[in-house]
Amino acid sequence: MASRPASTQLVPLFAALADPTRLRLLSLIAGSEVCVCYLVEVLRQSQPKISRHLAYLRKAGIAHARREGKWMHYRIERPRDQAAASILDAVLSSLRAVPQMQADLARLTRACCQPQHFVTLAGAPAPKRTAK
Amino acid sequence: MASRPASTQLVPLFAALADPTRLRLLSLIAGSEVCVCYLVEVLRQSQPKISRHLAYLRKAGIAHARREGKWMHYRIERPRDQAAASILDAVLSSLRAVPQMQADLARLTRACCQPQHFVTLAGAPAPKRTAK
DNA sequence: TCCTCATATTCGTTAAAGCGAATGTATCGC
DNA sequence: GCGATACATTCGCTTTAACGAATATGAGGA
Repeated sequence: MASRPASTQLVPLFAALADPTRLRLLSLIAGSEVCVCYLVEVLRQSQPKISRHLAYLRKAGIAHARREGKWMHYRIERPRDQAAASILDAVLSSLRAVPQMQADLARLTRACCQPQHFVTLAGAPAPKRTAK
Repeated sequence: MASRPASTQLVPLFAALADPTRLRLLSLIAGSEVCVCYLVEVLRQSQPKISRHLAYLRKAGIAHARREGKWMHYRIERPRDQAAASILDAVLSSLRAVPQMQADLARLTRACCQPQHFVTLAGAPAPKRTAK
Protein backbone atom coordinates (compact mmCIF):
# COMPACT_ATOMS: atom_id res chain seq x y z
CA MET A 1 0.00 0.00 0.00
CA ALA A 2 1.36 3.41 -0.90
CA SER A 3 2.09 5.97 1.81
CA ARG A 4 -0.77 8.30 2.63
CA PRO A 5 -0.04 12.04 2.57
CA ALA A 6 -2.42 12.45 5.53
CA SER A 7 -2.80 16.10 4.64
CA THR A 8 -5.85 17.21 6.52
CA GLN A 9 -9.08 16.36 8.24
CA LEU A 10 -10.59 19.08 6.11
CA VAL A 11 -11.06 17.31 2.80
CA PRO A 12 -13.82 14.96 4.08
CA LEU A 13 -15.50 17.95 5.69
CA PHE A 14 -15.62 19.87 2.42
CA ALA A 15 -16.79 16.78 0.57
CA ALA A 16 -19.66 16.54 3.04
CA LEU A 17 -20.52 20.20 2.47
CA ALA A 18 -20.39 19.97 -1.31
CA ASP A 19 -24.00 18.95 -1.80
CA PRO A 20 -27.10 21.16 -1.72
CA THR A 21 -29.26 18.65 0.13
CA ARG A 22 -26.67 18.19 2.84
CA LEU A 23 -26.26 21.94 3.28
CA ARG A 24 -30.02 22.28 3.69
CA LEU A 25 -30.05 19.45 6.22
CA LEU A 26 -27.21 21.02 8.17
CA SER A 27 -29.01 24.32 8.24
CA LEU A 28 -32.13 22.61 9.60
CA ILE A 29 -30.37 20.68 12.35
CA ALA A 30 -28.03 23.52 13.27
CA GLY A 31 -30.38 25.05 15.82
CA SER A 32 -32.58 22.14 16.81
CA GLU A 33 -32.55 18.41 17.19
CA VAL A 34 -34.93 17.37 14.43
CA CYS A 35 -36.75 14.13 13.72
CA VAL A 36 -36.10 12.57 10.30
CA CYS A 37 -39.74 12.71 9.31
CA TYR A 38 -39.67 16.48 9.69
CA LEU A 39 -36.63 16.71 7.47
CA VAL A 40 -38.34 14.62 4.81
CA GLU A 41 -41.42 16.81 5.01
CA VAL A 42 -39.61 20.12 4.96
CA LEU A 43 -37.28 19.33 2.09
CA ARG A 44 -39.92 17.36 0.16
CA GLN A 45 -37.38 14.76 -0.88
CA SER A 46 -37.63 11.00 -0.74
CA GLN A 47 -37.00 9.33 2.62
CA PRO A 48 -34.11 7.15 1.35
CA LYS A 49 -32.43 10.21 -0.12
CA ILE A 50 -32.67 12.13 3.14
CA SER A 51 -31.52 9.11 5.08
CA ARG A 52 -28.49 8.57 2.86
CA HIS A 53 -27.41 12.18 3.20
CA LEU A 54 -27.88 12.09 6.96
CA ALA A 55 -25.71 8.98 7.08
CA TYR A 56 -23.09 10.84 5.07
CA LEU A 57 -23.11 13.71 7.55
CA ARG A 58 -22.90 11.25 10.43
CA LYS A 59 -19.91 9.44 8.94
CA ALA A 60 -18.24 12.77 8.26
CA GLY A 61 -18.54 13.50 11.99
CA ILE A 62 -20.70 16.61 11.71
CA ALA A 63 -24.08 15.16 12.66
CA HIS A 64 -25.20 13.06 15.58
CA ALA A 65 -28.17 10.68 15.65
CA ARG A 66 -30.22 9.80 18.70
CA ARG A 67 -32.93 7.19 18.78
CA GLU A 68 -36.16 7.83 20.67
CA GLY A 69 -38.49 4.89 20.21
CA LYS A 70 -39.36 4.65 16.54
CA TRP A 71 -37.92 8.04 15.80
CA MET A 72 -34.44 9.22 15.03
CA HIS A 73 -33.34 12.72 15.93
CA TYR A 74 -30.44 14.45 14.28
CA ARG A 75 -28.41 17.38 15.43
CA ILE A 76 -25.15 19.04 14.54
CA GLU A 77 -22.04 17.55 16.05
CA ARG A 78 -19.04 19.81 16.44
CA PRO A 79 -15.94 18.12 14.98
CA ARG A 80 -13.11 17.32 17.37
CA ASP A 81 -10.62 18.79 14.91
CA GLN A 82 -10.18 22.45 15.77
CA ALA A 83 -9.78 23.65 12.19
CA ALA A 84 -12.83 21.71 11.03
CA ALA A 85 -14.89 23.00 13.94
CA SER A 86 -14.14 26.65 13.27
CA ILE A 87 -14.81 26.24 9.56
CA LEU A 88 -18.13 24.57 10.29
CA ASP A 89 -19.02 27.48 12.55
CA ALA A 90 -18.33 29.90 9.72
CA VAL A 91 -20.38 27.80 7.33
CA LEU A 92 -23.41 27.56 9.61
CA SER A 93 -23.21 31.27 10.21
CA SER A 94 -23.10 32.00 6.48
CA LEU A 95 -25.97 29.64 5.76
CA ARG A 96 -28.28 31.77 7.87
CA ALA A 97 -27.99 34.50 5.24
CA VAL A 98 -29.01 32.23 2.35
CA PRO A 99 -32.65 32.70 1.28
CA GLN A 100 -33.16 29.01 0.57
CA MET A 101 -32.10 28.13 4.09
CA GLN A 102 -34.32 30.79 5.60
CA ALA A 103 -37.26 29.41 3.64
CA ASP A 104 -36.48 25.87 4.84
CA LEU A 105 -36.35 27.02 8.45
CA ALA A 106 -39.63 28.86 8.03
CA ARG A 107 -41.22 25.72 6.69
CA LEU A 108 -39.82 23.74 9.58
CA THR A 109 -41.40 26.19 11.99
CA ARG A 110 -44.73 25.89 10.20
CA ALA A 111 -44.58 22.10 10.30
CA CYS A 112 -43.66 22.30 13.94
CA CYS A 113 -46.55 24.54 14.96
CA GLN A 114 -49.18 22.96 12.76
CA PRO A 115 -48.17 19.35 12.25
CA GLN A 116 -51.77 18.48 11.44
CA HIS A 117 -51.26 20.15 8.07
CA PHE A 118 -48.58 17.59 7.23
CA VAL A 119 -50.14 14.15 7.00
CA THR A 120 -46.93 12.28 7.66
CA LEU A 121 -46.15 14.11 10.86
CA ALA A 122 -49.09 12.95 12.96
CA GLY A 123 -47.68 11.97 16.33
CA ALA A 124 -44.06 12.65 15.50
CA PRO A 125 -41.99 14.32 18.20
CA ALA A 126 -41.42 18.00 17.47
CA PRO A 127 -37.94 19.48 16.96
CA LYS A 128 -36.33 20.78 20.11
CA ARG A 129 -34.00 23.73 20.09
CA THR A 130 -30.50 22.63 21.06
CA ALA A 131 -28.49 24.31 23.82
CA LYS A 132 -26.52 27.19 22.44
CA MET B 1 -35.04 20.92 -18.66
CA ALA B 2 -36.14 20.68 -15.04
CA SER B 3 -36.19 23.75 -12.82
CA ARG B 4 -33.02 24.44 -10.88
CA PRO B 5 -33.31 24.86 -7.10
CA ALA B 6 -30.57 27.52 -7.28
CA SER B 7 -29.82 26.94 -3.62
CA THR B 8 -26.41 28.46 -3.12
CA GLN B 9 -23.13 29.63 -4.51
CA LEU B 10 -21.54 27.58 -1.79
CA VAL B 11 -21.72 24.10 -3.25
CA PRO B 12 -19.16 24.80 -6.02
CA LEU B 13 -16.91 26.43 -3.44
CA PHE B 14 -16.94 23.36 -1.24
CA ALA B 15 -16.41 21.10 -4.25
CA ALA B 16 -13.33 23.14 -5.07
CA LEU B 17 -12.08 22.80 -1.50
CA ALA B 18 -12.67 19.05 -1.31
CA ASP B 19 -9.32 17.98 -2.70
CA PRO B 20 -5.98 17.83 -0.89
CA THR B 21 -3.95 19.15 -3.81
CA ARG B 22 -6.23 22.14 -4.24
CA LEU B 23 -6.08 22.94 -0.53
CA ARG B 24 -2.29 22.86 -0.68
CA LEU B 25 -2.32 25.12 -3.73
CA LEU B 26 -4.67 27.57 -2.03
CA SER B 27 -2.44 27.68 0.99
CA LEU B 28 0.58 28.44 -1.19
CA ILE B 29 -1.08 31.23 -3.17
CA ALA B 30 -2.89 32.70 -0.17
CA GLY B 31 -0.03 34.99 0.81
CA SER B 32 1.86 35.44 -2.44
CA GLU B 33 1.40 35.50 -6.15
CA VAL B 34 3.26 32.37 -7.18
CA CYS B 35 4.56 31.13 -10.53
CA VAL B 36 3.24 27.72 -11.63
CA CYS B 37 6.72 26.25 -11.83
CA TYR B 38 7.22 26.94 -8.13
CA LEU B 39 3.96 25.21 -7.32
CA VAL B 40 5.03 22.16 -9.31
CA GLU B 41 8.37 22.12 -7.53
CA VAL B 42 7.02 22.62 -4.04
CA LEU B 43 4.24 20.03 -4.27
CA ARG B 44 6.35 17.61 -6.33
CA GLN B 45 3.39 16.72 -8.50
CA SER B 46 3.18 16.51 -12.26
CA GLN B 47 2.76 19.75 -14.17
CA PRO B 48 -0.53 18.74 -15.86
CA LYS B 49 -1.98 17.77 -12.50
CA ILE B 50 -1.07 21.12 -10.96
CA SER B 51 -2.34 22.96 -14.02
CA ARG B 52 -5.66 21.14 -13.97
CA HIS B 53 -6.23 21.91 -10.30
CA LEU B 54 -5.31 25.55 -10.82
CA ALA B 55 -7.82 25.71 -13.66
CA TYR B 56 -10.40 24.23 -11.32
CA LEU B 57 -9.72 26.91 -8.72
CA ARG B 58 -9.87 29.58 -11.41
CA LYS B 59 -13.24 28.39 -12.70
CA ALA B 60 -14.53 28.20 -9.13
CA GLY B 61 -13.69 31.89 -8.82
CA ILE B 62 -11.20 31.57 -5.98
CA ALA B 63 -7.93 31.92 -7.89
CA HIS B 64 -6.72 34.47 -10.40
CA ALA B 65 -4.11 33.94 -13.11
CA ARG B 66 -1.80 36.60 -14.54
CA ARG B 67 0.56 36.04 -17.47
CA GLU B 68 4.05 37.50 -17.42
CA GLY B 69 5.92 36.45 -20.52
CA LYS B 70 6.23 32.69 -20.50
CA TRP B 71 5.17 32.46 -16.90
CA MET B 72 1.82 32.31 -15.23
CA HIS B 73 1.29 33.64 -11.73
CA TYR B 74 -1.57 32.59 -9.52
CA ARG B 75 -3.03 34.26 -6.50
CA ILE B 76 -6.15 33.98 -4.39
CA GLU B 77 -9.22 35.75 -5.63
CA ARG B 78 -11.83 36.71 -3.11
CA PRO B 79 -15.28 35.53 -4.26
CA ARG B 80 -17.89 38.20 -4.93
CA ASP B 81 -20.45 36.24 -2.95
CA GLN B 82 -20.31 37.47 0.63
CA ALA B 83 -20.96 34.08 2.23
CA ALA B 84 -18.36 32.37 0.06
CA ALA B 85 -15.81 35.08 0.81
CA SER B 86 -16.16 34.82 4.56
CA ILE B 87 -15.99 31.04 4.45
CA LEU B 88 -12.87 31.18 2.33
CA ASP B 89 -11.34 33.55 4.87
CA ALA B 90 -12.04 31.04 7.63
CA VAL B 91 -10.58 28.23 5.55
CA LEU B 92 -7.36 30.07 4.74
CA SER B 93 -6.99 30.99 8.35
CA SER B 94 -7.46 27.39 9.47
CA LEU B 95 -5.04 26.09 6.86
CA ARG B 96 -2.24 28.05 8.48
CA ALA B 97 -2.48 25.73 11.48
CA VAL B 98 -2.14 22.54 9.42
CA PRO B 99 1.38 21.02 9.55
CA GLN B 100 1.30 19.92 5.93
CA MET B 101 0.58 23.48 4.83
CA GLN B 102 3.30 24.89 7.04
CA ALA B 103 5.76 22.44 5.52
CA ASP B 104 4.69 23.41 2.01
CA LEU B 105 5.15 27.10 2.79
CA ALA B 106 8.57 26.39 4.26
CA ARG B 107 9.55 24.57 1.11
CA LEU B 108 8.28 27.46 -0.97
CA THR B 109 10.47 29.82 1.02
CA ARG B 110 13.48 27.56 0.51
CA ALA B 111 12.85 27.34 -3.22
CA CYS B 112 12.42 31.07 -3.29
CA CYS B 113 15.70 31.85 -1.52
CA GLN B 114 17.80 29.19 -3.18
CA PRO B 115 16.26 28.52 -6.58
CA GLN B 116 19.60 27.13 -7.78
CA HIS B 117 18.85 24.05 -5.70
CA PHE B 118 15.80 23.40 -7.85
CA VAL B 119 16.86 22.63 -11.40
CA THR B 120 13.53 23.56 -12.92
CA LEU B 121 13.41 26.99 -11.35
CA ALA B 122 16.41 28.55 -13.07
CA GLY B 123 15.34 31.99 -14.25
CA ALA B 124 11.76 31.70 -13.04
CA PRO B 125 10.28 34.79 -11.40
CA ALA B 126 10.10 34.49 -7.64
CA PRO B 127 6.82 34.62 -5.72
CA LYS B 128 5.80 38.08 -4.58
CA ARG B 129 3.90 38.63 -1.38
CA THR B 130 0.43 39.98 -2.14
CA ALA B 131 -0.96 43.10 -0.54
CA LYS B 132 -2.69 42.28 2.69
C1' DT C 1 11.08 31.27 -39.30
C1' DC C 2 12.17 27.52 -36.25
C1' DC C 3 13.14 25.89 -31.76
C1' DT C 4 12.54 25.82 -26.89
C1' DC C 5 10.45 26.56 -22.63
C1' DA C 6 6.25 27.17 -19.65
C1' DT C 7 1.81 26.05 -19.26
C1' DA C 8 -2.79 24.33 -20.79
C1' DT C 9 -5.82 21.02 -22.69
C1' DT C 10 -7.42 16.57 -24.58
C1' DC C 11 -7.89 11.51 -24.45
C1' DG C 12 -8.99 7.19 -22.49
C1' DT C 13 -9.48 4.82 -18.37
C1' DT C 14 -10.79 4.02 -13.57
C1' DA C 15 -13.03 5.17 -9.30
C1' DA C 16 -16.56 7.40 -6.79
C1' DA C 17 -21.04 9.89 -6.02
C1' DG C 18 -25.88 10.40 -6.46
C1' DC C 19 -30.26 8.65 -7.64
C1' DG C 20 -34.79 5.77 -7.63
C1' DA C 21 -36.51 1.42 -6.62
C1' DA C 22 -36.58 -2.25 -3.80
C1' DT C 23 -35.55 -4.44 0.42
C1' DG C 24 -33.93 -4.82 5.30
C1' DT C 25 -34.21 -3.65 10.31
C1' DA C 26 -35.79 -1.86 14.76
C1' DT C 27 -39.59 -0.51 17.62
C1' DC C 28 -44.30 -0.18 18.90
C1' DG C 29 -49.14 -1.77 19.63
C1' DC C 30 -51.98 -5.60 19.74
C1' DG D 1 -46.33 -13.96 17.78
C1' DC D 2 -48.15 -10.37 13.88
C1' DG D 3 -48.61 -6.16 11.36
C1' DA D 4 -47.57 -1.32 10.99
C1' DT D 5 -44.54 2.55 11.35
C1' DA D 6 -39.98 4.97 10.95
C1' DC D 7 -35.61 4.68 9.10
C1' DA D 8 -31.60 2.47 7.02
C1' DT D 9 -29.33 -0.05 3.51
C1' DT D 10 -28.57 -2.45 -0.91
C1' DC D 11 -28.78 -2.78 -5.96
C1' DG D 12 -28.23 -1.33 -10.57
C1' DC D 13 -27.51 2.52 -13.19
C1' DT D 14 -25.78 7.03 -14.87
C1' DT D 15 -22.93 10.97 -14.18
C1' DT D 16 -18.92 13.10 -12.68
C1' DA D 17 -14.10 13.52 -11.09
C1' DA D 18 -9.26 12.49 -11.07
C1' DC D 19 -5.40 10.54 -13.12
C1' DG D 20 -1.21 9.62 -16.43
C1' DA D 21 0.09 10.06 -20.99
C1' DA D 22 0.11 12.51 -24.91
C1' DT D 23 -0.59 16.65 -27.39
C1' DA D 24 -1.58 21.60 -28.13
C1' DT D 25 -0.84 26.57 -27.33
C1' DG D 26 1.67 30.82 -26.55
C1' DA D 27 5.80 33.62 -25.71
C1' DG D 28 10.58 34.42 -26.28
C1' DG D 29 15.07 33.95 -28.46
C1' DA D 30 18.30 32.63 -32.28
